[in-house]
Amino acid sequence: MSTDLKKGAWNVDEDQKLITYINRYGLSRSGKSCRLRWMNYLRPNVKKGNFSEEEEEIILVSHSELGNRWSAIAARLSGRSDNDVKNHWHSHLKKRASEQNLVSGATTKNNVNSLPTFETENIEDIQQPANHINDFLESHFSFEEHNFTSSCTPTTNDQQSEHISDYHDIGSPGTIDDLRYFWDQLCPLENLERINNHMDHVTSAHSFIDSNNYLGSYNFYNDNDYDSSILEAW
DNA sequence: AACCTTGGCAACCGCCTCCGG
DNA sequence: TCCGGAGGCGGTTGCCAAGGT
Repeated sequence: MSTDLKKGAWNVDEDQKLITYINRYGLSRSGKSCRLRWMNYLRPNVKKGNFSEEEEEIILVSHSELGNRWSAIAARLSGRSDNDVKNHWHSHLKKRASEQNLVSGATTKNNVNSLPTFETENIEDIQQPANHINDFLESHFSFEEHNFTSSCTPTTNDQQSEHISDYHDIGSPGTIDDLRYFWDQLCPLENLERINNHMDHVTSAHSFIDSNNYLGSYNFYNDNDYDSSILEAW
């Protein structure tokens, strides 16, 4: 939708226009229903018809990166709605993706929801292992901290996606051996999930409870491989 | 011809987030 | 700061046409 759409309170003139439209055409639809119809069918430049091979390829690759974030995937296509992409996936591409083994990474690779999670609501229950992690990290890695509420907090899902993608774009300063060592130390701790199938993608960002009981993320680097220019560029 | 199954698409539902008052 | 309404999103359902039995 166009970004220059007016927001805020309605004025009298706009109210009168809306009343006129409703009186004239007798439309008895909810706002949500109207929006859906507009977004999926009536808006300018909406593309209908068969998906091209190129579009399908974009969907397949995007889904392997983003998971079921249909609006983000649709944003990579010109004129396709999220609903169209979603329907096409379920009716055409899902089977093909599974055959090509493109599905599994979707929910664990770039999806922030797949980051290690804690199964408790009591912060004290995980404080001890969190401190252990901090000690371990500080003794073995050079790292800098990023709080989700500052540099790492996206304001929209799309920004979130872009941000996570940025992590991958700058590359992984640590080595696989570093990560393997790290996870070998980490995994005995309960409540933490090992994502060993996607180590190359979890190098830069993981969430932990820091010493101030704050949920943040660390970027950790092996001392020998640490390159300050990467952070400066970031 | 009648019924059943399947696939494709449009729309609805419910949850979450955002924003304005 | 809080609260309510609207928007955004993904999951799910419903409808209909086409094909099979």
